[in-house]
Amino acid sequence: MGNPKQKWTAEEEEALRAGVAKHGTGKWKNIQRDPEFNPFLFSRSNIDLKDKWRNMSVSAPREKSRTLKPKAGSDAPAVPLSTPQTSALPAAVPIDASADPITDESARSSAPKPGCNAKAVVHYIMILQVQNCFKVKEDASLGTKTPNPKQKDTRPKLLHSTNDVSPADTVQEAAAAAAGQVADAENKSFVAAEAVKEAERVSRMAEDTDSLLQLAKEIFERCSRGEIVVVA
Amino acid sequence: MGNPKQKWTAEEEEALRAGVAKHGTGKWKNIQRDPEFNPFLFSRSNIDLKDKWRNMSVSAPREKSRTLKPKAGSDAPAVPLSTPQTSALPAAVPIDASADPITDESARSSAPKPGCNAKAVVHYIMILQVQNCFKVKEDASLGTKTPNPKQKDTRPKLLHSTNDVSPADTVQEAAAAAAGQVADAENKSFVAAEAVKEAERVSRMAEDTDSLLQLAKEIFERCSRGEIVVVA
DNA sequence: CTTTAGGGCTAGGGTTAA
DNA sequence: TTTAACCCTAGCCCTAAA
Repeated sequence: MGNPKQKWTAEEEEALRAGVAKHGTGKWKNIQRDPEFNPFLFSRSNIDLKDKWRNMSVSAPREKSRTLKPKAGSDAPAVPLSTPQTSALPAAVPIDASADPITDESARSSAPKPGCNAKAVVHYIMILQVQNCFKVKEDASLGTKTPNPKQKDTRPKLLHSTNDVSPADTVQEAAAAAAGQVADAENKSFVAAEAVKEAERVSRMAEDTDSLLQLAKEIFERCSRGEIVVVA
Repeated sequence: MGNPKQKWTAEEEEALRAGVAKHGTGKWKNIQRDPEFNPFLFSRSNIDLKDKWRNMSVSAPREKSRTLKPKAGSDAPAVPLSTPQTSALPAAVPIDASADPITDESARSSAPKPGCNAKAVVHYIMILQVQNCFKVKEDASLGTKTPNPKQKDTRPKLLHSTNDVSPADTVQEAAAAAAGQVADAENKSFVAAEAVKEAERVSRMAEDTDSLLQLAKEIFERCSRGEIVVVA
């Protein structure tokens, strides 16, 4: 086109690196606007920064860091080079809490045909999860500043309707009511996520059922991104 | 970011189109709440609907100057049929020719007993939502697999019925009933994970994905007998 | 309080120039 | 052919305004 393709200079690259160190990846506009870096990056758009970082990153294989918000402390995820200044970084505890392995065996007894039934159960889990997937506005409570000690319950309307007919007007609300009947939904959401993860693995083995895999993935992604998946 | 973007499925888009045809543009929350569309849009917020409509509307005016990959067999432009809301547009878009209703008991509409009917509706919802999540590969791929003689093509699409007894109120009842059926799943939450692991053994039975419906039905029947299958 | 309209931003795929 | 720079757009977020 009419664009000579402006190659990146070393100064620009360094400014980008420093900007990422300060603001974190994904904050391209902030980096570009930052008076500290703008003198070097004024001729680049935020998109350019993003693209450049992508190009720089392909030549720097690094351990994939956890999904981490910018956070007050800087991070050093997949920084291509240099970036001397790094911080300790408290490493926000990933929800990786190792759930106690199931030691219970009582449940197995009721299954006449373990195999088939189990498979059916997998499907059923997924179906239920899809039915009861709620979006939660949990948002970035990890925000840059003012750490909020009091964690608000982000779960929407857990109406403890008990016995009465659900007053819900929509399927969602009805499902929410259903969720309310199960105690400690959050813990269960974790269990569900694990189950789906496992199901994904299982499905992968059965190469044929890629549709199932698709579903499992989708559900799992939703879990991963903060949506609480409740199954009642 | 921790947000894997959730791409819109064809079913969701169609539901949105139908919703706009029914409620008009700008009534995003109404569309989302409408029991007719909620089964397809439950995972989308009203904001999402608005944004999606914006995206859909922007790719209407003209042929792409760029090389546009035409979807084989795709008929209509990816455009909402009528942008203006005022157009009456009585009959929502017919998306599917064979509107084969579910072959099982879900068709029974006359049952005044909330429980039974609700269960049927639950089943119906399950199927619908599973279909939705499966991102049905557009008919084309349907015939590839050996058809099960005992199995009809149960793929329902968006039901624009309006006249049929179905979703409106009974959906809520169905959800409530579903909640009741799994009320005390409390202790069974671990069973899920265990069952999934168990499923690994049978994963090699590369079953036809179409059998999902059968499995769903099986589970449904089990629930009907009072068995609590799973919950996580 | 909830909801909508609109602008802004990013991620990822795609395209072009070298 | 490969690669860096650039383009396009879906999806999502933020804010003001009703």
